[in-house]
Amino acid sequence: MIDPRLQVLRVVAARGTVTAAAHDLSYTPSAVSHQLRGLARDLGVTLLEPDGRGVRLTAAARVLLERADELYARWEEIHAEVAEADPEAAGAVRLCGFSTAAAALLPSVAARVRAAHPRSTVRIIEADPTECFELLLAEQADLAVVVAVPGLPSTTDPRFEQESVLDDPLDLLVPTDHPLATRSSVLLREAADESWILDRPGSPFHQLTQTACATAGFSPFVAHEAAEWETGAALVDAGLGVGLVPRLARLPGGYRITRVPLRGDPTPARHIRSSIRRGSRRQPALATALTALAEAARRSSAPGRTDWQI
Amino acid sequence: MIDPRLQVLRVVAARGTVTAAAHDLSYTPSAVSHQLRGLARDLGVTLLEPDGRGVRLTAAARVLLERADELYARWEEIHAEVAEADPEAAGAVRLCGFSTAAAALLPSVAARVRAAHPRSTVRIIEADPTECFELLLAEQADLAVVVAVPGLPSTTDPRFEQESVLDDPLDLLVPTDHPLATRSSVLLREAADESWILDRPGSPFHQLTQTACATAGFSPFVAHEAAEWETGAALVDAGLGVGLVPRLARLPGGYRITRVPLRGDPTPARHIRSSIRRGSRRQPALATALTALAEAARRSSAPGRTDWQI
DNA sequence: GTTGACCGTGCAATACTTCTGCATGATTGA
DNA sequence: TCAATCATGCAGAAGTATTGCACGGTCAAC
Repeated sequence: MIDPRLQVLRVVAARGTVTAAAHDLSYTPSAVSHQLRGLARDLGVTLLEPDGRGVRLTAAARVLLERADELYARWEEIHAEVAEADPEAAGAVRLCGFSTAAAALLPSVAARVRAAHPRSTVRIIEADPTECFELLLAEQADLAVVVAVPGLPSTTDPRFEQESVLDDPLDLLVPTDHPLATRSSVLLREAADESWILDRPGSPFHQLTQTACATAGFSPFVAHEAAEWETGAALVDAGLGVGLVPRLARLPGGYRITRVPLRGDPTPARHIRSSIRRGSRRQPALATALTALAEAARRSSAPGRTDWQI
Repeated sequence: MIDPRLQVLRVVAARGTVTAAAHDLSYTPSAVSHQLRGLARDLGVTLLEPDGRGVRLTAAARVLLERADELYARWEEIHAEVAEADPEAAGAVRLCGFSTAAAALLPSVAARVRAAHPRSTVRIIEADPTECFELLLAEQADLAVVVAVPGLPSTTDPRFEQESVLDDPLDLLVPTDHPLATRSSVLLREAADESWILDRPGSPFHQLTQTACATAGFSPFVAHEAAEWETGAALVDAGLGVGLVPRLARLPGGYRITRVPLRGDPTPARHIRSSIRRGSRRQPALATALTALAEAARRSSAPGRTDWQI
């Protein structure tokens, strides 16, 4: 609705070079260059200046980007009001989230939205946190459920409205015959000397585990890398090490493994938060989704839950 | 910058039918229909409903249009701020106005803008008041100077910022040997029984003359119709009738005609006002143009001016 | 200093989106 | 009942954006 070339300019600003931005946007550098040239011509200002072998944004371009956020938010509000005014609004809601959220939280949200808005279409997209924000900005998703990891847009970013959904506590995953397996809870540093099974480097959960261990005062010895929970479970079952799993993650059955809740101050946990484009909150179907998400989170973290051992 | 389909929707709303809107926009009805269908799809709402053999805007569409004005104004503000941030901004200013304004006011405005912003390009477009507003909306003009005639957008229209520029008093144009020619001023109704030379019906000045005469309590006998001041002057010179000319209008020399200032309460005059897209006031070159326009108006209406007899 | 890698831009060919022209179905008023 | 008017869908045409490639410029390492 708003000129998409602004988005291109923003990516150039974020990445620093036309070529990198083009790569991110799946365009050629030539197309990006051409688009920004046209935008600058339409605006009657210079947006980019040569700077070494790259480009530098002019003051005008920075002003443009800064104020554009407000324009986007305003448009989202209008869009929401328009949807409110149409009782028959199709109200397509596209939810995106990282794998655990996609599996544990989003299905019930989708069901709730479908029930409340029979004519709406709901779509779930599984994606990394970073990717989720890109999907939001590209208007390919309307609600993102992400794990807080370094490098994400700040909670005060004017482009988004973010709120806390749930603190998902971490459990230590050990073989059933491990000394710690019988404990009702452990401190993370009690496992400091174990061999560790982590996610692949660069993945959100790898980073999260490293951070948790660092907070607990040690650096884990990484014996193996597993991309999927199932693989990790199998490795722990085989006695090759221990790992961390978030409470929300369901593990496949059939392994001789045990989850031991972690304690500590703070309790090791991953912080899950929701994000929408600023201004879109009033969108009826999206409002339902947010409510449903909060409730799903409440159910998930309710005390007395006994099904997380699986 | 904002999705141009909103503009299409607005014209459909104004004209009532897709076909009429298409005609106004120089499109085919098919294209308009297709565009609005796409807009509705992107928004997830119904915008048009069949109504008889035409269409009716839904509540959602009306909300959309109402709020869109604000979005446009916001964008203009941003555009202005961006231009302010670029000292080298090209700052193209396109001025439009009806013939008299184009001749009497706009050249000095253009000169002033060019002097203040050497890199800017100024362009003057002569157009009817109605057309001027269309040019503004289509972003083909940035400042319009129009005569207040019925049917124009109201001064509170959220799409524009309008301000009074000048009250251009009307003079009675008579042959030099006419009994009223020696008077220093006359009341309009003193010419009630004359034969009148008016502009073509439908033109702004025709309407203005009719309104002035109606206010003075009579309905003029229209003997001839002249589209150009020059023609009118020739007809008056030939003794075929009298007419009204605004003070600002320059008449060609060589005719034996006399202008007699009108008095009355209020003094018959045409109200000239400026109009810009709401939010664009801060655009540097445009701000200069507005200042220059006000000054040109002040000069034009300064008492003691002696050059208007021509 | 020179070489090689990298970057942004311009140009012609191409892929895509949008518009047109016409046919169809529906509605209104004579 | 008939003719006029209107919105819409579809296939082809017009226009716009994108690609692929070549060029000139900049930086860093040797």
